[in-house]
Amino acid sequence: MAKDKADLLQGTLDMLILKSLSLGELHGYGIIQRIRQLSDEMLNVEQGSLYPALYRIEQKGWVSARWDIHETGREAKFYKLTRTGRKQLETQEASWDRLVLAIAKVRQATL
Amino acid sequence: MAKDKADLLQGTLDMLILKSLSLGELHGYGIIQRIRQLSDEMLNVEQGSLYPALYRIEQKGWVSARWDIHETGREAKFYKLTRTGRKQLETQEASWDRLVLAIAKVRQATL
DNA sequence: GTATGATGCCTACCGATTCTAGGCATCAAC
DNA sequence: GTTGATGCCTAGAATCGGTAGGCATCATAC
Repeated sequence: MAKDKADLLQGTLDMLILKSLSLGELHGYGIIQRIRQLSDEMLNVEQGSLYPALYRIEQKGWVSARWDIHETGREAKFYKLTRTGRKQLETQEASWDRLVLAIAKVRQATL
Repeated sequence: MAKDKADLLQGTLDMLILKSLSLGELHGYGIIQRIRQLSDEMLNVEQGSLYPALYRIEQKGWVSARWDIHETGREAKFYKLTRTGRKQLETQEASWDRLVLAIAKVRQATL
């Protein structure tokens, strides 16, 4: 039963959320689905992780939220990247790249 | 003054410690130096992070420790990878690779 | 019709881990 | 003799993701 879902590392969730919103407005539940889909089912964000994260991110001004009704007729809270959020996404992606590079260096090492 | 040191993400420290020990026995302070050196100064592990981590890792049986005197004549606590620790390193490296891949997929996405 | 699962939102609490900020000792260099 | 590097450690704060719950709506299956 697919216990191959990777747990996220602390600090990666924000980036994933911002990235998925950079592709267009989305509601919370949709963010989870989009991340799962884009990662080929490798990443599974729990609701209990997502909603608090969205709250934090909104407080920081990286996303803005509004309630709306989507095509299926149901209400949902739609999140949208702000300009600041887009900047933040770039910053976080750069940090991520640096970290991946640095760790790769350590792992290459054979002394 | 090099505020370009990246903060580690939770979960990466163990792997870095195990990796640096996979190159040979080392004492705590030396682990910090080795990680810094191998990463081209990009990664800086704080003592307050390292020693508790070493303790945890030792409890799990991934490393064994012994006090000894090294070439400079000073006492230090030397850590060595156990067989289990080597296994663990492989596991963590595989998880790391999976995560990096998954995140790369999400980031490639343009919808 | 009603039970179930998916969709949609939320909160409270737990657990793990890293960092900050201290303490302490030795030794070399200035 | 003071400073900085080397060497070990701890206590406490902060962060953040997960678990486990609650609640409502809707479509589908029985």
